Amino acid sequence: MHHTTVSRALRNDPSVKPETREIVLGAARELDYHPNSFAVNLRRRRSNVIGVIVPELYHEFFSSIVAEITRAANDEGYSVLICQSNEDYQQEIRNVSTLMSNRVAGVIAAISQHTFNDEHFKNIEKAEVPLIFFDRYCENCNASKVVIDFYGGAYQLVKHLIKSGCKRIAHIGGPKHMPGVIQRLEGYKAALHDYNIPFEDELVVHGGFSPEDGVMATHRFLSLPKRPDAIFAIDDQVAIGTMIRIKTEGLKIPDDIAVAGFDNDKISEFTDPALTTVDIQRKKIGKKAIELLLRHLDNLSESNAPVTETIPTELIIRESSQRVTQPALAAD
Amino acid sequence: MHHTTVSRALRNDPSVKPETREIVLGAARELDYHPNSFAVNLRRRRSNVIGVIVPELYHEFFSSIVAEITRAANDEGYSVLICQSNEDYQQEIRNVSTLMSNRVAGVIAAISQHTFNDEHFKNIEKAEVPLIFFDRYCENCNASKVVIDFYGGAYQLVKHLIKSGCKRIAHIGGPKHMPGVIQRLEGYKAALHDYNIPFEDELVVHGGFSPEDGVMATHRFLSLPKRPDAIFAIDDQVAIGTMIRIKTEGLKIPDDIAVAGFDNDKISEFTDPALTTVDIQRKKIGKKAIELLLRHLDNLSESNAPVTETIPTELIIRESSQRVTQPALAAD
DNA sequence: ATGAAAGCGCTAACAA
DNA sequence: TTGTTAGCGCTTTCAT
Repeated sequence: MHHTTVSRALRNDPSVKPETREIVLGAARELDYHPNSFAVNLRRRRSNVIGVIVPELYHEFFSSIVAEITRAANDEGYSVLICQSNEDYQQEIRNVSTLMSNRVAGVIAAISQHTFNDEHFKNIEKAEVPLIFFDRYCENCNASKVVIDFYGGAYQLVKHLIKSGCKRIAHIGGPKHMPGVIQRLEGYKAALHDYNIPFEDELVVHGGFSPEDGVMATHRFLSLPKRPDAIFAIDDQVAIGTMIRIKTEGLKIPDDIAVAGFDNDKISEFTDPALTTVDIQRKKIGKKAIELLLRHLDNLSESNAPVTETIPTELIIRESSQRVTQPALAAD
Repeated sequence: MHHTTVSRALRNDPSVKPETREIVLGAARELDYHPNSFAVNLRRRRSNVIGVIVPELYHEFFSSIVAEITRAANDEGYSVLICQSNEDYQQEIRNVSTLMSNRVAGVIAAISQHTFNDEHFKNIEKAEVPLIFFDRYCENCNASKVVIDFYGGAYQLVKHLIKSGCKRIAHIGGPKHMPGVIQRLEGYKAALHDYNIPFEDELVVHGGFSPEDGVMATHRFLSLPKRPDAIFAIDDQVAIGTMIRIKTEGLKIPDDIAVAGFDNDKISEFTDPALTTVDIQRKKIGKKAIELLLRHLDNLSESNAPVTETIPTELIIRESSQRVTQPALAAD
């Protein structure tokens, strides 16, 4: 039998006689034969590998999204090549280079905190490799992206705190220039404004994304002449630090100070008290990113106008914001 | 210029005149040229991609090890193709097939909970692709592995609890058949034995790896006629569930019941009280796995006798096991 | 120090 | 339905 026939049989080419195909498939199974993907890809000028670049896999945020991307990609017959930038611009450039060298079929990326230059991502587009961003994207790229409704989530959260009777709501922000951080701050400000609570500079502190940042920021808030009665942290990890610091002070959560986070980290359900937070549907993000990428991959000819998918967030109310003594609720 | 010369220049072949090389490298940079890896790999009969199979990326245990594997692999010029088995045997078989199809240079794997058949891993060995296991390995494979000293960690932890004055130490185990679970149980038993504390069946309950499992198991312990004065959970997530349940009961940690976990999950430092646990040096595991794999990759000719590297564990004592009223310490 | 030739294992176009 | 031919873009060997 000619190797062409074998090749056809393995790809389920309908022109192969069923009988012949059975023989081939049987033999292939027997020998645990796998077509040489190098040759296949060389010939077909494309691979079934998708490149993913994330800042890190340490936080549940990224690892769970990567988990979902991988799962969804596998379901569609793609494999995932993973790169971490470690929040480093130079490393991210190397990551892109690695993916281009590996001739990936497409790229899904969340850029590092310290990336302010788009050159490397532009190169991906120049090579006509489809590119999808999620969460953190570069402004000047002509790429589709999946973004999170941080603004809406923060707005709903702060509104909830206000309705629970909080009057001095502090906010622990993240790195100042990050869009998601800015959007949360904007949502916070908008809610305050809509409910006639003046915004106060001293009630906003910026830091990173770890519990230590929460401890430090909270320390500052507690030493204010007029301390806040609620603290909205940029994420659940930071909120955990906040709770630690409040407890050290001997204050009660939520009655002395209410606490809320963001992300719906799996731990948030099990803190003491359970943490009010905002769910960001990480699975949906991963799934959507793959969906957008596949759309680009499938119709390479079609108009590939970049789209922006916004994933809604959902307020999760738990004990850390539910006061025993609630004031009469204001009209909505 | 002949393409052969270009190829040589790009690979820093010393036979190329420095002057020529500069011209080539300059042009390559200019054009953002990347050699076609399909052709390179086809010709060289090997790739620079390492396949990794993990049960999931959801727990910090796996995601942080994958993070480290990826980092170490990148440092050595390799990329990482990631697969999740989702703790499913059939999926794991598909994962292996995917990696073989992609002609990865080597495989690093932690097998699923439900894998009791080695066939697919045997196929990797048959194809002469180096295979390294970490944490969870298949018994019958002739592969090197990186294992964790669960036994020693559990022993030290239980010894610490005993020295802290605990006399009825309960253990929440994981899935019964998993080696790491068994080893922790053995370490627990050995410590009890060495300090003349009788082992009691009713003080051991098996479950999964989530906080819910901790809540359930603890519930059982608390309804015992003679409740335990310490609970050693299979991991930190389970320990968090344990703490929740103990608090619900109105009992104090550690004075009424001491609690300890395993893994040194990043959250363990920030629970209330901070959780005593055992660190398992996840970074070292990832680094060692890559190191072993590269050793196989580099001397394909040499004797590849499989080795087993045991990564030591380290007791991390925090508040959840430090009683206010400590008894006089027994001699060591 | 460079060029020429062969071939890695496939797939696509065409022929039979 | 199957076979033949050519060539994907490199690297290696040998020749110059």
